[in-house]
Amino acid sequence: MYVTIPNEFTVDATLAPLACTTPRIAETQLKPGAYLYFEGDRVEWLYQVTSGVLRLTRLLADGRRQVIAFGYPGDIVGFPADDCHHTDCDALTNVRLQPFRRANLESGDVDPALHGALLQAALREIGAMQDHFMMLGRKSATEKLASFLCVLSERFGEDLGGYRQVDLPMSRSDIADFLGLTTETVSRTFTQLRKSNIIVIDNIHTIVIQRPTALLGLSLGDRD
Amino acid sequence: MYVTIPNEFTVDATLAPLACTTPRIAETQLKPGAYLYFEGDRVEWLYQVTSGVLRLTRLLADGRRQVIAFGYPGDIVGFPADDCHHTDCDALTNVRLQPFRRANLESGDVDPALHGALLQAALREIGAMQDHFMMLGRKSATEKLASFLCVLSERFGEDLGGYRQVDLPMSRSDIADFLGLTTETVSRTFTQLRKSNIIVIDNIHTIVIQRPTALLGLSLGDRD
DNA sequence: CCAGCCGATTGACCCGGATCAATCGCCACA
DNA sequence: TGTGGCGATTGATCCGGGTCAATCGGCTGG
Repeated sequence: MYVTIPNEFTVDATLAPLACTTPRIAETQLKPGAYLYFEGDRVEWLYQVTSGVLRLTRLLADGRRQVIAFGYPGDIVGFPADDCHHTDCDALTNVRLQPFRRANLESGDVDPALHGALLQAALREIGAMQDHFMMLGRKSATEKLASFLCVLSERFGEDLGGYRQVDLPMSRSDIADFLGLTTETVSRTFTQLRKSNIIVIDNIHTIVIQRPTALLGLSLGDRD
Repeated sequence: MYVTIPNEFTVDATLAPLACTTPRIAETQLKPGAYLYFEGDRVEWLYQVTSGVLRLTRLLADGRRQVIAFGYPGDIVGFPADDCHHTDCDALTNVRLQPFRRANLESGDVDPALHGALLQAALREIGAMQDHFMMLGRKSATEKLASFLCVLSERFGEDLGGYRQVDLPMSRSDIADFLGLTTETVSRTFTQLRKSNIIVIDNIHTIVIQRPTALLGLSLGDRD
């Protein structure tokens, strides 16, 4: 899950279970905090998230961290580069995963439909990451957080009598490390959105978007 | 071409012409400033850069720009997402390109070797972009520019009696938009590296790295 | 050879977000 | 029911890098 200008194309495409003629391997389960793989592990499997949320991170020697992506239902995680995982991956919530053999990505011999679906997922990933570059490189703190909330709302928000309720299973520092900010800045920006009556912070892990248009405006760089 | 912690894995793999049993299509040529494709164009071809340097950019409505990547010899550009190009792409120098039909990425029926090579290139792209996130989100101006110069030196620098000479075909503002900085900051950081006797600025488009170890240290976040 | 132009450099100043530090608030556990 | 711990919030201050503005300098066209 990458954040970008909210975009109708990226929404539905990833949600469906992958087409698949080979028998499915049994789902894997993960408890909160459990790791799916570590940076440097050899890639044997790819996974489609069935339910729950994953966190993909990279660490610098001095401890600085970047959250590369969140893995939401429908997302595929575990694409190999040079045979290895390039991020750590752990669970933020209870997570159910549909595993696919890596071979299905690398060759269409066994299951052409699955091969195609995995490939398309990889290509969408590239496109989404390009958008995220713009976010990290060129957007202000407010724009970043507004974009983040817009995308979450669009993809996974629940309707609540006209307003959208959005669940935030990750911590403030996860959000910060995803957006290239500090926890303090994320917290202050939440407060600022709340004081502008754009969102209500129901509890730490749940917000309600009261003025979606205003939020969308902020995500696109309108002056507050 | 993405910038990251200089990394032996990413170096050689991309340089070789792709394995290919189908007859090659004639090379395309591009003059400086000429566009290869625009954002939104349908993807019909992928291209491997044979010589010269490409620039991939994305634009925000208000004019903010992000240089997504530079396309150096060996790099593959033009991966589709949802059928469309997600960046503009133009030439910084004279460029020669080897085109491949998009179908070769999407199916291995015609040429399995080429299919595999394009797929591996796409996966390497994902890995490299993940590294670049760390750069955009978490590194200082000095670290960013030092990393950039290290990678260019490693991949395309020429030996010059012990020192490495690096060609910079792009403008300062291209570098800035790639690293998420302003031209002024890029310029100042160059000056600072020059005054520390780490690099010599031979001319605007050519630098010589005099103290590669110091530069590497800066790229990794050592205190200056 | 000169004038104009545009990208690069440099300087002065400012500001957004980082840093450092002090609560707050919620939950787990005794 | 109290207590310790940890993530979140808030406040005060600082600073890296942005912004605005003034040259500089190399290239181009007359």
